[in-house]
Formats: sequence, C-alpha cells, structure tokens
Amino acid sequence: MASENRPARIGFLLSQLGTHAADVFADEIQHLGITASEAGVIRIIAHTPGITQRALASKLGTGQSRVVALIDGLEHKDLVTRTRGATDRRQQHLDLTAVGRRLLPKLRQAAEAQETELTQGLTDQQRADLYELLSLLSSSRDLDSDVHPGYRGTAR
Amino acid sequence: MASENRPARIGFLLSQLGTHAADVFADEIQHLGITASEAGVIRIIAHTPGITQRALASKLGTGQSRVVALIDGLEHKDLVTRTRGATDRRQQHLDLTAVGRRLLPKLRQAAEAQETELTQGLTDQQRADLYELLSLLSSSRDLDSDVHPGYRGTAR
DNA sequence: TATTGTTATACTCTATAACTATA
DNA sequence: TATAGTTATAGAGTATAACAATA
Repeated sequence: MASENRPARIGFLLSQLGTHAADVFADEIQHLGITASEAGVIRIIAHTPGITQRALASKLGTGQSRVVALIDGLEHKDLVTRTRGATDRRQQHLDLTAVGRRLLPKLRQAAEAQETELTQGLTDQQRADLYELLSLLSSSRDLDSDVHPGYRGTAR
Repeated sequence: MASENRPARIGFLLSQLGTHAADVFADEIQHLGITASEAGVIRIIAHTPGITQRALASKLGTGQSRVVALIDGLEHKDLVTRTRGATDRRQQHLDLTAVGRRLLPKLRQAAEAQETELTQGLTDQQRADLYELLSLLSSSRDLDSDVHPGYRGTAR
C-alpha cells in the first residue's frame, strides 16, 4: 500500500512466477504424453468420478465445446471413458480408465519435482512460509482448491 | 520436500494465483484501451528507449513476427513510434510518443490497484514477507525483472 | 420449451518459413 | 552470405452460436 516504501510488484511477480511454474510442470509431464490442461482434467475426474461434462466445464471455467475437445483427446488416449447417464441420457459421465488411474502417482511425482525445481533457492522455513502465504491468498480470493482457470490472459 | 508433511502445492498455487493476477491487471487497464501484453511492451520501451524490434522480441521471449503485430497496434494507437536506424537502416528503433508516456503513471496506478486487490486478505507484515519471498524466487530463478514471458501454457 | 452435448465458425496468440531490403 | 523486419500460413486455445437428442 501507500505506506510501504517499495513499488507494487507482487502482482507482477505472481504473474511471472505463475507462468514459469506452468512451464516447469509442462516439462515435467511431457514424457507422460499429456499436456498440463489434460493433467488438470485427470485430477478433477479422479477427485469427482462420474462428473458430467457440463460440471467439468463449469469447474474449469471454460465452455462446453472446449471440454468436448479435451475429452475426445483423453478418450482417444484411453485415459478417460464417457458413459451416458442412466436416468438422463443427455449427460455424459466421465471416469478414469485403469490406465488413467495409473497416471495419478506420476502426476504427484511431477508436482513434487516441480516444487523442488521452483523453490531450490529457499530454505525449508522459507518454503513453509511461502506455502502458508500462497494458501492464504488463494483461499481469501475464493479460488477453487482443485482447479485454476488456465491461461487466458497475456503477458503484462 | 520429502521431509515436509504437506502436499507439493506451491507450483499449483503459483500458477493459479499468477493467472488470477494477470486477469485482475487486465481488468484494471481495460479502460486505458490497451491489453496486458501492450502494457508490458510500453513498460519495456519506457525503460530502454530506442530498443530495436529484435531486441524487444528477445526480451519478450517471442518471435519477431509477434513484435511486428504488437507494434503495428501500438503505432496505430499513437503510443509508439518506429524510426529506421541511421547507421543500419534495417533496424527499427522504438520510442514512446507523448501520449504513450502519459500512460506510464496510469500503469503504475493500475499495478497498485492490482496489488491492493490481490493482497487484501493479508496484513502489512504478511504482504512484506510475501514480496520478499517472491523476489527471492524470481531472482534465484534468473527471471528478468522487467518482463515475463506471457501465458503460453494452459491450465494444470 | 429447456438442457446436454456436439459441431461449426471465428478470433487471438504463437511459431515457422518465405520474402525484402539492407549490410 | 547474413541480418532486421515483414508477410503469409498454420496450429493451439478460447468463445459463441447453431444444431441434435433428450428431458
């Protein structure tokens, strides 16, 4: 704020480091044959099996047509299945295949490698402090703990 | 790391909050008639007047053709000028117009509004701590202090 | 008539290669 | 022959509207 004697750069640093973090994660999972977007979808389906495409679109903050394309890709890779709803046959329920489930521990490993890579300049105490502050920011900003909306904006 | 008893989420939180920060900034400058990418270019030219398009492309981490499109837009809005190099007529040197320079304090205001908006859940002390940690991360990761590469990745 | 998913279309950002004018 | 900028083209991600099947 005005009382502090430094330029307002937290927003800029968050944008910059957020982009960098996404790049590092994309690199970490490249050998798994999926993109960061696909990894996000897999995580959500793992957390809420049977979720409909509409509910997934709403969680991702994207349109339904984007979900169609994403699921087409994941279905083609045999990671996700679509099942028509028994009571409402308009809905498609999404679930992980056995192959998809086998990806989950690898995604967790990738997240750990990403964190190690990102925070290698910090002490354990600093890493813990940073985690606390980012969690506080995220929850106070009412952002979903499973999802973030993806990169729509552009460089600042 | 393995010794810490929490999931590896710093990378995820940085991505999520970075996207959110970029969205907030885009909203703050929308009334100025420029995008976040254009604001970034204006800031760089303000900092290094006479920079060539090639040098700008390298700073942005983008291709030269993207710079052509960006400068076309800024020139059309009368915010930036191109001047052929006197000694090497292949080069285009970029400078802000008077109108462009008048935007600078408004961009600073927008950055302050963004920071206030982003960190409204934090105490002054927490805000100062967060700034320290993010600065440390950014400098240890060797990221440019003026620029970040923009959003190329997608949701995770 | 409304809703779920699908298809079609367009717009932006990005990346690459071909082209020009200068060196 | 190499370089700075430009143009053309194609690919991803995104958003919107039109459409089919179902409710």
